[in-house]
Amino acid sequence: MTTVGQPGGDTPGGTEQAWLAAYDPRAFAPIAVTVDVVALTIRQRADGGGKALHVLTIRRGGMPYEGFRALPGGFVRAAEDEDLGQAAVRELAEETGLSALGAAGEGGAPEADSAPSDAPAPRLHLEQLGTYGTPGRDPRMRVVSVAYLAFAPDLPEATAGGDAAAAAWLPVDALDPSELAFDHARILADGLERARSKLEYTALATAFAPPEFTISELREVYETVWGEPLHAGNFHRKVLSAPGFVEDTDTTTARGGARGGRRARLYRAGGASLLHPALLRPSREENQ
Amino acid sequence: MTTVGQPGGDTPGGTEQAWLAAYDPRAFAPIAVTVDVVALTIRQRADGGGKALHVLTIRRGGMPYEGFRALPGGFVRAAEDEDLGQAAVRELAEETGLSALGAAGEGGAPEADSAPSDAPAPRLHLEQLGTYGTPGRDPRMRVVSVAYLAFAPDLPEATAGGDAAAAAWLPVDALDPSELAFDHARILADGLERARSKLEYTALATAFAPPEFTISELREVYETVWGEPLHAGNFHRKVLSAPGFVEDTDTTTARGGARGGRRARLYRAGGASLLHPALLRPSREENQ
DNA sequence: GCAATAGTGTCTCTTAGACAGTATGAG
DNA sequence: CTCATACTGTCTAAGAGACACTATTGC
Repeated sequence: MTTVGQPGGDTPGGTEQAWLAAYDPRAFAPIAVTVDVVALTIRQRADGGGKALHVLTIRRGGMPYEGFRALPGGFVRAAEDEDLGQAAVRELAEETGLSALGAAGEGGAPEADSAPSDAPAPRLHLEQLGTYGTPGRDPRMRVVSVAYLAFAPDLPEATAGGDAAAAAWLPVDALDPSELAFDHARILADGLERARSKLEYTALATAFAPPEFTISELREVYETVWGEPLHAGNFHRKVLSAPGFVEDTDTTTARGGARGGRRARLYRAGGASLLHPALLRPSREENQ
Repeated sequence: MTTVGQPGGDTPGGTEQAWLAAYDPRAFAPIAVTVDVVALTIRQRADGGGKALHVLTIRRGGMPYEGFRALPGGFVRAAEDEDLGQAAVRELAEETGLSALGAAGEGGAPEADSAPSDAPAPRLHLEQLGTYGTPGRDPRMRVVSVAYLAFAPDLPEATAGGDAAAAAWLPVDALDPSELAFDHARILADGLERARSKLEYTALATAFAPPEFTISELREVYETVWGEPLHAGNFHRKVLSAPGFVEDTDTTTARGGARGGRRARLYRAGGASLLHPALLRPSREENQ
């Protein structure tokens, strides 16, 4: 500690005062850290209008934004040495009862993808989305919120372990952004864009599908997340041409479509996490 | 506040205790929030070995990790209503004296790209990289660190406004990861991978180049960041075929290469932020 | 002149997308 | 049989990469 003015680093460290403050954050950084989760799944619309991308929301029971919908989330439990990703899993479990899920892809960095190692099909994909800490985003105090993005296959009603009245899956296209508390509309929008983009170059679409699925079901995942129809024949060929995307089970569905049709072959998720070649979205007009 | 058990949301809100705690985080979440910056630039190696990708580091002057190198960073100043991105800019300015830079691309989400609006060439690109909050990453207390990634053109020596002895640009390939404090080796690795990946599908390579540059200089950026040589002819054609990537200035360099050669045409950054088609890295073998 | 650098032409292979055709099963 | 769904063949256009060639300049 000689001529150092602002060594910075992970702590203040510079002046003696700042150094001491580092040992007592209570006197230095009154910032709360929370975790919010954008949990996405594909399920039937409640009004029977076919399948749609749904996001898990809870209804707020207190001020501020009382009565608004919000993303599930809550404080990181620092006293229990809880990791950020663990906190996200816990919040999700409290709202949906989906515990005992092998959360894949958890890591400090948002881009860190899961290496499936040996588990054939991780049941839940979780990745860091981003951190939102604009002053004033919570009217009460300074809150920095680490947002996570979760991809889940169709789950039981979102109330098993949590509060039945508050939690609900809502179709993202029928959700009024102004209905969401805090800056959760922004977080949701970022999560949706990330999800849509990730389907292009990763095999994560399988995380929305049951353990065994047909190519048509996989296509439905893409169509639902991207919100546009895809050419069935070309999609089929492209999926099978990407090595490791899907793996043949040598079985077929028990019967064809409701109104006739051939039995479809069943596949499970393959070992690859990155798609090569990628499945790019159509309709990417001009940029800028 | 009727039957709600775990409304969650952005705050505890559930029980009365938790609700009250939300108003006094000092008693609830003793977590410090810091910002760390992975600042990258391309500059001449000190030993004369050509150009290389450099990262800005400081030398720690206090415990823990005294004498180690670390990424510039420090506490978010909650009392001053400082945004996370502002904190990153401030830390960078304190170490390098590069103030008055139009920081582009700042936002809550890491993927949010800058819309250059009307400024022709933003001088510094800044984006959120990810948040690192594993318990124990700082031996003294619970620290959650929001990491930012900055791309800068070749800057004056990294000491203008800060501490001359502590700050230094180091070539990333000559940096021993175990020389870095905390989990900064991991953060740096994530930042490098993000940078390499972003060159593929965005026009950010121009952020490493001077306001006017030749195609060869742009190619040198790619070669330096990716660490592999590119085919000059094909690169040339691909850059010019991506609309909005570069814009012709109708001028050329004053003279050709040192050992002869044609004068090169000068370009400036175009309006596009996303490249179409993308410039993919070679050597992406098999995945998984 | 020669060597070096900038830039273009052209060929082949792969992929995307359009479209049409075949295979199979439910009613 | 008819229609729906699964799957395959084929053609065209565009991009990637290899390679060769032309253009221009310093020495």
